[in-house]
Amino acid sequence: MLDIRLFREQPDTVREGLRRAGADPGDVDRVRALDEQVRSLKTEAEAKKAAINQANKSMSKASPEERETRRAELRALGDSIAEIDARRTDTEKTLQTLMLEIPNLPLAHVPDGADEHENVELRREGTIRRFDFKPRPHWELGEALGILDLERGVKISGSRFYVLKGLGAALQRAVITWMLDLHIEQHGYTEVYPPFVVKQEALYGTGNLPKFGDNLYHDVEEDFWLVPTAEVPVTNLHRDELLEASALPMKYVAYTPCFRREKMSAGRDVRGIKRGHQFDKVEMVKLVTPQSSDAELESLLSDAEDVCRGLGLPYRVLQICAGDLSFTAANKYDVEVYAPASKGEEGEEWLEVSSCSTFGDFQARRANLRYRPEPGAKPEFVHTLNGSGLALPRVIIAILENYQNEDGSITIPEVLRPYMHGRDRIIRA
RNA sequence: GGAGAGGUGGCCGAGUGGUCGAUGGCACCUGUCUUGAAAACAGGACGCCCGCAAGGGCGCGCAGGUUCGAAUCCUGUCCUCUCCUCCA
Repeated sequence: MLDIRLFREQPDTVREGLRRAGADPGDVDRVRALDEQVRSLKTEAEAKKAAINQANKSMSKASPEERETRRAELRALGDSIAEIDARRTDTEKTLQTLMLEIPNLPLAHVPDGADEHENVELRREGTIRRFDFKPRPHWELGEALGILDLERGVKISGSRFYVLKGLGAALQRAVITWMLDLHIEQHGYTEVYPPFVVKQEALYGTGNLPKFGDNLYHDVEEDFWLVPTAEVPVTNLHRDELLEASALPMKYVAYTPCFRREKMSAGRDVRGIKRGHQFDKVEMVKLVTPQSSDAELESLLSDAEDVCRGLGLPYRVLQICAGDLSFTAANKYDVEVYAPASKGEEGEEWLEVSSCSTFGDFQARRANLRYRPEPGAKPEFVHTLNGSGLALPRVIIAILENYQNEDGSITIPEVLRPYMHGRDRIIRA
């Protein structure tokens, strides 16, 4: 959520930001009008409350007869306050609903652009392998090796579900553990094992609700929601807390499965394991001071890149343009790995394996995540950031396709071998 | 699932209808003392909203209700703890 003060004090800045983000700048005037109403109703009611409080003080010392005579008068005053408050509450609700659906503003240095076509490629790293045979897509490799079973996934759970078997399952587990260890030992993150279902407050905190509920799985009976990403439970760890400055930055890393309905993506990426309703991800989350958040985003990105480097996967980094930023992000980089065959006959593809974002105080305001800059100082909102490090299925795709051999076997990247009992290849069982 | 107890400020914990935003402790800030620190002593300091300020309003899990007046009484709800039951 944006700071209402920005709407009051710098409406043009907000309008411009919303326009760049592809949102409706007209909301600025709607917000301002509602805010005006709320404040004037509040002032009106508060003047009356001050009067009634004053009167009530003398009532406690008044004689019974005096109380009796003043009772009706005070009650009338009370009733008129209640009426004003009711109107204010209504208006506030409307304002709140509107505010919750207004996206974050892009940081000033985020480039203009309407959609993903205008994202800016910042760099490429790693060498793209030249094959002396035609590389095969991961679903062919996986099925042939007996490590991926798409059909049976569909049988037991429906479309967009799959089964990893044998060394396929082991490979994914190895990647998860290696990535966690890398972030814990090399990058200074603290591992967290969070719940995989959350209450709706948590989803409001991170900005998934109220706007994006239709991408979430929801158990109505218990009002439980399956997490779409570890970002949700981990960012909410300190919701409604007032942190000491010395506790910042907080850096967490968590492995969780992620559950998404993907209603909006029907028909996209239907082959293989690129886009499923359930996928695994290692996620990094940071809570930092406002002063450090730009630098923390850079180091977050570098932590994600280290995973690609370690695995020997060619990758590129994109600066996301203002119009392609997600609802909550103020700035965002995507990391995409190269996969030579994941488009099937169409060939190669860059697969998004990480989004590294800063949210400024947008999530912190929703989640009431504050810190005290100095002992005795006023509390302020922290800044939150997160980035995938990385998303599993696409890493698996990239490993299978980039490390495939002509005979259909897969060479296991060196860093993973200690996590797979020293094995260096996946061959048909 | 059954029975009971409880949710109060950054943390702990008093407070059962009016002078209570709330006693006390810890932590925090300032000062005295000290070479410095600690200790001791004195003072300060809750959060949010409106306001240039003076000042005002709101906040005792949450939502309603009773009352001139609610942390305190009533209803609902969520959560925590203890015991029982069950279980990996």
